[in-house]
Amino acid sequence: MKIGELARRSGLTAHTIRYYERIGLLPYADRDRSSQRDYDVSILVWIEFLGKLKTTGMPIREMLRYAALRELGSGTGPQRRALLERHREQVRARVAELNACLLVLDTKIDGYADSDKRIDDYDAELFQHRQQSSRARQARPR
Amino acid sequence: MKIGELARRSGLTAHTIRYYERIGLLPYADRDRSSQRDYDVSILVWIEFLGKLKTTGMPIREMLRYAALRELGSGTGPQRRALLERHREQVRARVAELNACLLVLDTKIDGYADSDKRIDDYDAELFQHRQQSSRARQARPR
DNA sequence: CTACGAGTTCGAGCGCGCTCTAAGTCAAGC
DNA sequence: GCTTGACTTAGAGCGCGCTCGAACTCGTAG
Repeated sequence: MKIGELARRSGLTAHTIRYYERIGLLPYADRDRSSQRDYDVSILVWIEFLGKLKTTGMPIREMLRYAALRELGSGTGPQRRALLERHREQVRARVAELNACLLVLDTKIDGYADSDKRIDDYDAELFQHRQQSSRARQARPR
Repeated sequence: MKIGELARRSGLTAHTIRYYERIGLLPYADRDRSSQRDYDVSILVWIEFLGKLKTTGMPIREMLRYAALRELGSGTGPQRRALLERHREQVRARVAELNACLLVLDTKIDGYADSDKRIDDYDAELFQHRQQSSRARQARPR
C-alpha cells in the first residue's frame, strides 16, 4: 500500500502521514525500489489507535512516549498500561467537566426560553452599561 | 477593582484580560484618572461564563459572536439561545465521542492486564518487524 | 518520446490562544 | 524627593499540530 491509499484508508493526509513518520509517531516505512513508502495494512490498526488517543486529547509528546515504549517491545507492557490508565483518568475527568458545563448551558438556555426575556435582558443591560462611553478602537483575534 | 485583583479573582492573568478586551470578548473597561482599568464585580459572572464556553471547546471566534449579540442587547435573545443550543449539541456529541474512546481504552488496558502479555506483545512484534532495517535520522516535533 | 500523476525531501508558513517584553506612567510610603 | 510596584500600550514570540509549496524523481499509458 502506497501513501496515497493509506491516506484514503486512514483519513489522514499524505502530508500528515509523512509528518507522523518524521516525528516518530509512525514507524519508518519500508521503501520500494523508487523510494516510495510501502505500507502493510497492519499500520491501519496503529493509526486508528493513535486517532483515539488524539480524540481524547492526548498531546503528541505523550503519544510519542507510548510509541517509544511499544518499540522497546514486550517488557514495557506495565509502563504502557500505566500510561493509558493515567490518560483514562484524565479523559474521565474531562467528561465530568463537560457534563458539569452542560448543566450550566442548560440553565442558561432555559433562561432564554422564558419568553426570551428576564434574566438575560438584565445581563445585557448590565453589559451595555459598562460599554457606555467606550466603543471604537477594536482589535481582531489573530 | 483593578486588573490585578480581577486577575486573582477570575483566574486569568492580567495579560489575558487585556487580550480579551482587545479582541472584544470583554467590554472596554472604564479607566480611572490615571488610565487604569476599574472593574465592577459583575464582570466576574461574564468571565466565568466565558470560561464554561472555553472549557467546552467553543472557539474564541464564536464567543465573539455571542458577545456581540449580547452587546446588541435585548432583541438578540433568540439568536443567543440558538447559538448556545447549537453549541450544546456539539458538546453532547463530544461527550459521546469521549465515552466511546473510553471503551476502547478500557479494552486496551484490559489487554495489558492479562499477565501483561498476549495481544500487545503481538502488536509490538509486528511493529518491530516494520522497524527492522530502518532507524537513524529522526525529527523532533516542534 | 513525452506527458501525467503519484510519489519524494526539505523547510517555511499558518491558525489558535495566549504569553511576554519593552518602555513608559502614576500614586503611595519612607 | 525618591523608590517601589502595579499599572499602561504596542507589538513580538511561542507551543501545538499540522499544512503547504517548491523542486525534484519515477513508472506507466498513449
